[in-house]
Amino acid sequence: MHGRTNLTAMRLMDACEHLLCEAEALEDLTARRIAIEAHATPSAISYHFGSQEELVAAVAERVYRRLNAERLSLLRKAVDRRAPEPPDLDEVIAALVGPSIRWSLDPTSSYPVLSHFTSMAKTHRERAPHYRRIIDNVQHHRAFVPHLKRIAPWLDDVDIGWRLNCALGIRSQVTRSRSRTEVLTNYSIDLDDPDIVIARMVEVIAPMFRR
Amino acid sequence: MHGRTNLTAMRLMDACEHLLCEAEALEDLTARRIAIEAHATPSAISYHFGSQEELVAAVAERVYRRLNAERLSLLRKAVDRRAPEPPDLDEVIAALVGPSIRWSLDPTSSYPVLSHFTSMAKTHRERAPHYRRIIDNVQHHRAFVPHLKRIAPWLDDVDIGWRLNCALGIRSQVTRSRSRTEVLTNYSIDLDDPDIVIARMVEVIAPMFRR
DNA sequence: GACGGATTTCGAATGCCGTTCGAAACCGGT
DNA sequence: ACCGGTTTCGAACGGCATTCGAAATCCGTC
Repeated sequence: MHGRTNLTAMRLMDACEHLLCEAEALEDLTARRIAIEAHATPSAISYHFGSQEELVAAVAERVYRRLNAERLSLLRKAVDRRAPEPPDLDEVIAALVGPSIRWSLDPTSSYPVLSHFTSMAKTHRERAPHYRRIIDNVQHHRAFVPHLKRIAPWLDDVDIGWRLNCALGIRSQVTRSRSRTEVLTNYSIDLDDPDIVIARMVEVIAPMFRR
Repeated sequence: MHGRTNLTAMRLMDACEHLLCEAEALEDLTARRIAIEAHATPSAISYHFGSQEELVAAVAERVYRRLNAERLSLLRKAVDRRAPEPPDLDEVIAALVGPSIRWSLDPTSSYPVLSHFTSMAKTHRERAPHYRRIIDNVQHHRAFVPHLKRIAPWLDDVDIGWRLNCALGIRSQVTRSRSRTEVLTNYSIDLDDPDIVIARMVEVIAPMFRR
């Protein structure tokens, strides 16, 4: 009964993820192509997931979980290194934005799934529950708040949340609007080197948390 | 011969702009609907613009021109007010991000056209020339560089461009990922008041340009 | 080992979509 | 009134996601 623990449901998710990674644009992803790659038929998508949208959402959620696990692992590492003192600000920021940057530059990662997913959410009605559930899930971002508060105790929760949100915006701009970033920086920054990009981002975000 | 100065070409652009503003999602925009609203037929779109994509691009370009004119006018005002001294940093930042913020909050503005356009560019192959022409056009952003350089002479052009790009990322996050911004700030900031939002953004962006 | 109900797969059909194309209509100058 | 160029139209095309009833498969029970 519409189970997604089914074998072909799994194969559909894998095929969808793979196709999204290869796809240059979202329009390259069609139910027929997914079906072929999964050795199934298009109707299997509707049967197991309800719609193609929901399949993509399920795949995106899976990828998000991997990315967030990496983020939180880096955060924990940063905290443990200095405990019981507050963690190093630069390291916390790198934990927040680093995984996204690295994934977006790693051709073997599933990062394209996430960017295609957000653009799909905008193309279709964003309010749909299976979108909101994923987009509004900011647990993994909230985890950064208490530690940033220890670093900048003069900021309240709203200030911290606002700055966190701004940092994520900078991250998105760099990972998703690459050509604009290139032009504005005169092609003088090596945007393929994650360490350089992360250092540049820290350089800009850290001052938000200083007096 | 495929002219876009034609009367029905104009009516198609107006219809497309209007529909994009009303549209909750990009999928609500169809060639047939545009045609009906413009008292024409779908084939008129192909005839005058080549494709629906190119019609949307033409409309977006028109809206961008209006937005950028407003930006540059504010910049000029900021420069003139202090000349020959360097302009006020906060005022320059407000000129950069203010119009986007105000438009995005003004229900009578055509801001939805721009967000729908960028999401369309992501859905289809972004490299297409009629996208790149608009997306990579950063003339109006470059105009900010020399004035920011006078304010922060210790930064070189690349540093300034990078910070400009980051500021635009923050702007996009606030205007386009509203629900995330709401959640992260605990619904404690009145995101409907442009002055409050702009002040919050200045508060975060200005430190990037200070020592 | 065969049966029978639930689950899964399949393939044809449906109704949208953007676009194409040839014919009709329209236009301004002769 | 005619005519060449321009514009409009409507029917058709291929592709899309999805629906649905029929086939097939699976599995606990007899």
